[in-house]
This record gives sequence, C-alpha cells and structure tokens, in this order.
Amino acid sequence: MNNVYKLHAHLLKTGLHEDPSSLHRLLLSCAACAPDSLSYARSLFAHIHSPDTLAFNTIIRAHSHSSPLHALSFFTLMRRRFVSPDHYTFPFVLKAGSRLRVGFEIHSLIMKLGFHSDVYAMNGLISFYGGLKYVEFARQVFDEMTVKDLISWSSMISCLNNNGLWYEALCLFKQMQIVGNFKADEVTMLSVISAVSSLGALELGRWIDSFVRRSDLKLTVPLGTALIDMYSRCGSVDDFIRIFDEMPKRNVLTWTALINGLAVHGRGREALRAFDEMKELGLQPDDITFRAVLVACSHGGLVVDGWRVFDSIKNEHNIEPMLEHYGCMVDLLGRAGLMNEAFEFVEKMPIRPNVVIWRTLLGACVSHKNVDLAEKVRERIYELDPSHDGDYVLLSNAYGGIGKWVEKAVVRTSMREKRISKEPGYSYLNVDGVIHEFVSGDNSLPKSDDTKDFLVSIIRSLSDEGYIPCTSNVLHDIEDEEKEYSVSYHSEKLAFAFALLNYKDRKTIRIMKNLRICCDCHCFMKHVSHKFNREIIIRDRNRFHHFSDGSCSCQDYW
DNA sequence: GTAGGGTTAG
Repeated sequence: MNNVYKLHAHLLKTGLHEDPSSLHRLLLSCAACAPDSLSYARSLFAHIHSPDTLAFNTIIRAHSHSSPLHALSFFTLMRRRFVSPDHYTFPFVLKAGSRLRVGFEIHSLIMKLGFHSDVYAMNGLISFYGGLKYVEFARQVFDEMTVKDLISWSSMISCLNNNGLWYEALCLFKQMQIVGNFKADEVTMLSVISAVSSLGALELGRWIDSFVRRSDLKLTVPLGTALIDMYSRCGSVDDFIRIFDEMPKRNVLTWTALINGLAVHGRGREALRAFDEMKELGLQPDDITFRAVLVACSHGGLVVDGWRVFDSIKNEHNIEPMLEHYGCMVDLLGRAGLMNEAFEFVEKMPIRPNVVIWRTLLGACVSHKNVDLAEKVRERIYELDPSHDGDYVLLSNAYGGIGKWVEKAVVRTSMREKRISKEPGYSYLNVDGVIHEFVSGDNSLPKSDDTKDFLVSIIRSLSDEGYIPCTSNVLHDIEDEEKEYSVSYHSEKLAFAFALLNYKDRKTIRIMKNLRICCDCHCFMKHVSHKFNREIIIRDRNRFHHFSDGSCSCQDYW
C-alpha cells in the first residue's frame, strides 16, 4: 500500500494525476492490496474525469469480492453514464451479485445487449447460478451456449461438484473430452478430484491419477494435496503416501491432508510423527492441522498426546482453540472412557457447547454403557435440537446395551409419535465399475435371495467358531431370534456376501457406508476376514476400518 | 506496453 501512496504523490507532483492510464494502474495496485485499501481506491476513482469501460471494470472487480454492494452500485453508475460494459464486466458484476433477482436482471441485460453468444458473459452466468445452488439454471445456460470453451466446461463441472452431483460432474468431465475435445487444466482437475473424493471410488481415483500423469499437468502443491485427500477418502493409504513422497513441493495444506489421512485410517502414531516433522521444517500448523492431529489422537486413544497438542494450540502457537477443537477433546476423552472428565470438560468450556459437542458425549456414553450420564446429556441435547434421529437411536442403543428393553421401547415409541424416522443404513460396493447399493434387509437387489441365503450360511458357519451376534443396537424391542435376524441383514454384511459371490480372485473388498458401523458388523467383519482370507476396507461415517486376519486397524477402538 | 472470465487444494 505504501508504494501506492508514493506513486500517487509522485503523480500529483508531476501533474499526471489526471492521466487515465496512470490512475488506472494505481487502481489496480489498490485492488491487489488488502480490502481496507478499497476506500482509497474509491477516492482515486473519483479523480478520474470520465471513467471508461476499463476503469469501471477495475473498480467493480476490486469490490466484487469483499464489498459486493459497492461493486453493484458502480455498475449502476456505469449504466447511468452510458459507459458500455464489455465481456469482462459481466463476470465481475455477477460475482458481486448474491441474490437471484440481481442475477436475473443481469442475465436479461446480457441478452438485451447481444452478449448471448459471448463465452465470458455466459460463463459468468454459469458460475453465478452454480454459486447460488441453482444447478438447473446453470445447466440451461450451459446447454444453450453454441460456443463453449474450457472455462464453460470447467464452471459447469465445478457447479455440479459443489452441489453434491458428483457422479454427474464426472460424466460431464468425460463428455468434455469426447465432445469438446478440450484439455483439462489444473482448475478443472481440482473439481474432478474433489468429486471422486466425495464418491470414495478408488478405481475412478486411480484413473484420474493416471490421467493427471498422462497429461502435461505438473504435480503442483494444490493438485498433489487434492490427490492425497482423494486417496485417503478412497481408502488407499499406500497411494496417498506415494503421492506425498512424489511431490516436489509441499505446504501446510499438504501436510494436513497427510496427517488427516493417517488419522482416519487409524495410524495415530504416524500422524503425530508427521506433525512433528512438519513443525521441524518450520511450517506453522493452523486450526485445521490441529483438528487433524486431535482426530488422530482420539481415534488412536492417545489421551496424553491429545492433551499435549490441545494445550499447545494456545500456549505454543497462540491460536485460540475453536469449538471444533473442544469437540475433538470431548471425543478423545469420551472414547477413552473418561466420562466424568469429558463431562467436566464440556461444562468448563469457555465457548458455549453446541449440540454436536453434547452428541459426541452421548455417543461415548453409549459405547461405555453409562446410561445415567446419557440421560443427563440427552436433556441438554433436547433443549437444543429435539428432533434429530441419531440422538434417539443413540439413547435407545444405550438402553439396549444394558438390557433395559422397556426404556428402549419408550424411546422408540416417542420417536414414532414425533414422526422421526431413523436414517436407513446403506452401503456401496463397486463391482467391475458398477456401483451396487445395499440397504438393510434389502430385497430389491437382483439375486438378492442368493445373497441373503449365502449370508445366512456364512453366519451359521461362523457361529461354530465363536461368533455370537450382538444385538444391542437393534432398534425394536423384539424377540431375541428376530433381533438376530434384524442385524443379520445390515447393509455392509449384504455387501460383503455379494462381494464374495461376485469377486473372482480379489483379495481386497472395499465398502462405503453412510452410518457408523455397528458392533455386530464390526465383529462379523473380523471373523470373515480371517475365515475367507480377505482384506476388507470399510469407510463409515467417521473413519476407515481395515479388517484382515481376524483383526481391525482400529483395534476395536472407535 | 498493459490489465480482466472458472477454483482455490487440507
């Protein structure tokens, strides 16, 4: 900013202070500086006698990000002064617009002024609609464009990806290469990689990885970091470590992706080592790094290390711990069975605990069968969010865990009365590029009877080897035999049976599921991994479980 | 002589 002031003073001295191009350059420098330099930019702009399109574009662009209302009023001024917008103007204005109505106005203006076949203006519309989650409108603009460039495709792919339409984003990416014959660049790939990460589809991930390798793209810091995260979410530890090693340059985000990956795969010690190594290199951890390290501690049961890291956030790094960090600590203490310590921690927190914190504690109460505390915690949750399905399920599991079937039934009934339904559990399995979906007790699948029969025979054969179905998580108060029946068909078990029937010689079975794996399925997977000599990798809502030879990477601590 | 559209990775 100092240079801007100096230059301005110089211009005033030399009489060039009304020269449009000098002023314009000053404006540009202002825009590149911190947002608080914007008022200076506005006063500079006021010096320009008759600002042209370029000057308006620059001042609008400067404001579009951090001061959108100013940007829009400059656009209004531009129209009032009959300065004609060019194709750069629209994307800037659209970036500032955050309401659909504004977008519509600009959309019709673009049409009226004859910019309907201008890629710049139309691409701006795609990202505008995409940003407001109006995917249909974005798609319509995209489809109606007669000429598209790489940025049109890229904007549309990112729009689909950002709105949860991951599969559609990947389809469009494929289409881009066939129809459009465009070469994806780094920005495009970041969206594509993000879509694969969300889908957790390893085979697709490997294909994208080799695609990046085959193209002329360099393994830049953002690209490599995105790939690390992708492999970690797709369940391949070896692959994300490989990418990390291959990267010529790394930053805090890269290290955080690595630490987080190790954490969710149950490699807490390695995550801590990576954290130390990162600090030795002089990189400053930030809030997200700390969250990853704390997750590593809580999944690994590293209570002492967790406390040390938590205290260091403030003491060593001068960062005020955030709600999320407190949440990690509650999880850490709760999982470790230090229930009273966890409860005290929540009560003494300097930030008001939210429902997520209490819910974490409730989860710990259930795993440690502490029903008294669970009821107390449930009260707190009830005040904040009375209609969350998961809380009812947790509490009912808490009762089930200690055989209080009457209380369990009461919870179940109140759930029914309030018309709260439990989110159904489902699992995904990829067989030869086709993604199969399984729902608990599912009948819809082709050959589903075969799968079920096979599953029943597996369960029978396991019971000879000491596997006892654990039914405390069954929601209904039903007879024992029925209970067993109900957990028998949990979606991940169906997926496993289906995989055994349909995978020829594959040793590794990868399953994704939406909820947390239950006790019984966890126990089941340990047994079958040994019996059938398979590696089973399950991604649940929170983390990964790698089952092999009768044990799990989480060491039954999850 | 020159600015300027997508997305910002964990």
